[in-house]
Amino acid sequence: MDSVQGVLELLRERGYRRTPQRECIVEILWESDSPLTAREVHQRVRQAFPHVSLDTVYRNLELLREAGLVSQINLQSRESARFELLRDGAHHHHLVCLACGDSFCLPVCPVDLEELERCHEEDFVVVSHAFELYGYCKSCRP
Amino acid sequence: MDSVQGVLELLRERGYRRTPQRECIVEILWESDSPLTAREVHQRVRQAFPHVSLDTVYRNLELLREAGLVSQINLQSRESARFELLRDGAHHHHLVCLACGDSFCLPVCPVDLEELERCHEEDFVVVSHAFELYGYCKSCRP
DNA sequence: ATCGCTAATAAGAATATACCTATTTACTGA
DNA sequence: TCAGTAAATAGGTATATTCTTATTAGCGAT
Repeated sequence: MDSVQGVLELLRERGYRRTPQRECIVEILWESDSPLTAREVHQRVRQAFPHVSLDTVYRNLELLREAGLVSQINLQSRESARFELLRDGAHHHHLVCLACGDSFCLPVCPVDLEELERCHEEDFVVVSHAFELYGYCKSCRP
Repeated sequence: MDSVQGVLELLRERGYRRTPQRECIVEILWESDSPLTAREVHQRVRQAFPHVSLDTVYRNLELLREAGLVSQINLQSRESARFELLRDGAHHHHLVCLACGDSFCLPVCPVDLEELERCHEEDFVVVSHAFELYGYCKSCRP
């Protein structure tokens, strides 16, 4: 996971195929220095693949999320989610500003293994989780 | 918050008006023994208010969530969220089954005040948060 | 009770996301 | 290299959610 090729390699090991559109989507995420919405990703992919469908973008973003390579940031506005590549593989979460929609990395993850184990005991297998803090950033404070 | 009237009273104290549609939505949530989707709420409200709009339902559910009276459970399927009234006011989160969409209450909340204080220091005012664990329940385990 | 202000609503449009199906294409093994 | 197979895609469609605007109605003050 040290490069775009590394990401595609990881996907291939998990049985996913290497398609030009998928490679393009990963490159776009890799080169972006901020989380992107699905629409933003789609617009950029279209520069190389004018006929790429929105479904392809959504499908690949979900695939990358499920593979643990992409973090999905749930906003609470019309553009309801942003996606970012976990370049260093470091799992983390975000602060989301309800006014401007900007997101800020949160270095902590609230989930500990004890909780997960307890869930297993209670007959529920946990495979992923979501966590966001909502509020107002310095610029938008009311 | 010991009855539907109590919920409406709390809302009034916060400056929200008491409308028949809003009262109906709160009653529906109050009487349901499981979390409902916005569409399910809408269908039930229509029995009393045939011309109620979906927007009214969404607006009131968001209002109740922001007031801390309703918990929103983010699913990861087409019906992307369910809502439940916090009858006893106990803040909590959920396990969500990715197969059947059922949700199970989680008695813990991962957010502690220390974290929130730290965010304040870093110029971000936190007003709410979201947390869900995703996986597979006993019946749906793959 | 009535007036005035503002929140709340209905209706419809706009947008985000997920689903469906036929077709294409990446990969596997002969 | 080539054929078979299953995954991936494009395009269209369906649904969920949010926004816009004009109208209605709750509630405080008179």
